[in-house]
Amino acid sequence: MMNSRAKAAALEMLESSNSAPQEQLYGITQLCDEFELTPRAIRFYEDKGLLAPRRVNGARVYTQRDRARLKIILRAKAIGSSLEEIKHYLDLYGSHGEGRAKQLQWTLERTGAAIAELEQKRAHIDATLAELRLINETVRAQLTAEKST
DNA sequence: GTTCTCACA
DNA sequence: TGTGAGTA
Repeated sequence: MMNSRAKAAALEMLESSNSAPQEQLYGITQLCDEFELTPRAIRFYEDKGLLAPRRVNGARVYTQRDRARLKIILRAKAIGSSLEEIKHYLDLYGSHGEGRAKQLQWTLERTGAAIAELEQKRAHIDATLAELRLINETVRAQLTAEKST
C-alpha cells in the first residue's frame, strides 16, 4: 500500500542513486495504460512467473526489460500460446550453457507445433470462406430470380 | 492509487 | 486466464 506521491519519491530516489545510465522505470499504471491491460492481469502474469518487478516500499517497479518481456508475452498470447509456454520462451533469454541447449530444443519443437497449428487453422478458414462465398452467391442468384418473377 | 487474498467462471 | 470484492 503506497500512495502515488510516495511512489514518485521512491522512483526518484532509485533513479538518482544510480549515477550513470539511468534506466527508465515504470509503474504498474503506466504499463496498464501503454498495453491496455488491467493491473490485475499484470499481477497475474507475475504470479505465474512471467514477470518479476522490483519492489519499492511494496509497490512494483518495472524496468525496460520487464516492459520488453511484457511485449513478448502479449505477442505470444495473441497467437494462442499459453502462459506456461510463454514462460518457457522468456526463460530462454536468461539461460546459458547446458540449460540453453534444452531450452532451444524445446522452443524448436514448440514453435514448430505452433506453426503447424496456425497453418491448419488458416486452411480451415480458407475452406470456410470458400463455402460462405458459394452460399452467398447462390442466395444472391435466387433473390435475383425471384424478384423477376 | 496500490497491495493482498479469496471466491468465481 | 483472468475478474470482482473487500481490505489495509
